[in-house]
Amino acid sequence: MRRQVFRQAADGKDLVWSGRNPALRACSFKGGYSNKYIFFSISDNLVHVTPPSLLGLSTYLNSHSPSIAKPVASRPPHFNPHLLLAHCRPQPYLTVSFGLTKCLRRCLAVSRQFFLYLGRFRGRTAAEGKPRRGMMRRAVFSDLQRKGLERRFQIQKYISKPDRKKLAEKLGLKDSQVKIWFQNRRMKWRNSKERELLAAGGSREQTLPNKNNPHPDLSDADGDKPKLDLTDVQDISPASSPVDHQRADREGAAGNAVSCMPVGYPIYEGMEYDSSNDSDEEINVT
DNA sequence: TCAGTCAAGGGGTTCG
DNA sequence: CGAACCCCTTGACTGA
Repeated sequence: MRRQVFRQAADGKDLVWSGRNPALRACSFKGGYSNKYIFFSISDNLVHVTPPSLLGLSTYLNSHSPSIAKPVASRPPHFNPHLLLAHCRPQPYLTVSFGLTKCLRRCLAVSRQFFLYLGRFRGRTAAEGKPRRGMMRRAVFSDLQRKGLERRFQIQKYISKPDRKKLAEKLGLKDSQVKIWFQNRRMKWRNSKERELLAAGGSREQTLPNKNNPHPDLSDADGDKPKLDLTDVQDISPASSPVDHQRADREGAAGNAVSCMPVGYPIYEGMEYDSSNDSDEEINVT
């Protein structure tokens, strides 16, 4: 469980430092950095990253401040630390000196993705609350999240509850988002399958599970193979039908052969993480 | 600008 | 009764 390092001020908008480091607390900026976290606020959106994995950001936001920021698609500029700082304006209280510590350098090593997150996590503050109908914010999942979801879908058209929870945690999504994604993905898949089956003289019902056929042919045609490169996403458990998935629900996570990466471990291609490099160096803040 | 995509909303149904 | 499903719709976002 991650400790909460920010709290919301009484006005419901501001985010203030509430960490234990008095040196950091005394500063007039709204951010900090330790051997475990880098965090600060940008345009009222709390940014919290557990280096070297950026999954901490969305996990933290979802678990602690779900109303503060939602993913908003945008086209972030190519990563540049100076652009990053420029992006923080008008936030004069936040100035981070780059190129300092091993930990921060490692942060920056993954900052291309980080900046992508910055670009996506703009928008609503807690004060705005739940979006009203007509103001719906549609999340745009990252390529990595889609890869993870898509790869699992190629194996399992129906995901069990424990698997869903694990996948959601690993991808930094909410459990319900994974559930809805699979729901929507099955519809998309069924619609494409329907066209194939109709062309071959079959019917859509062949893709739906029922009492007579609890295991419908869920195999994919060649044209339904994933178009994304999924080689960098791990963790696949055996395929299951809805019947299997309900049994898995009853049996819980035990016996599930999913191999989970440790929380916070990087899953980006080509990235390496050496925990021995962690330190308690303080960020240079002016 | 506009058609297509897709996450999410919501109604209805099934099941344990 | 709650959870999960299917199906249709909505509307934010994207790319041509």
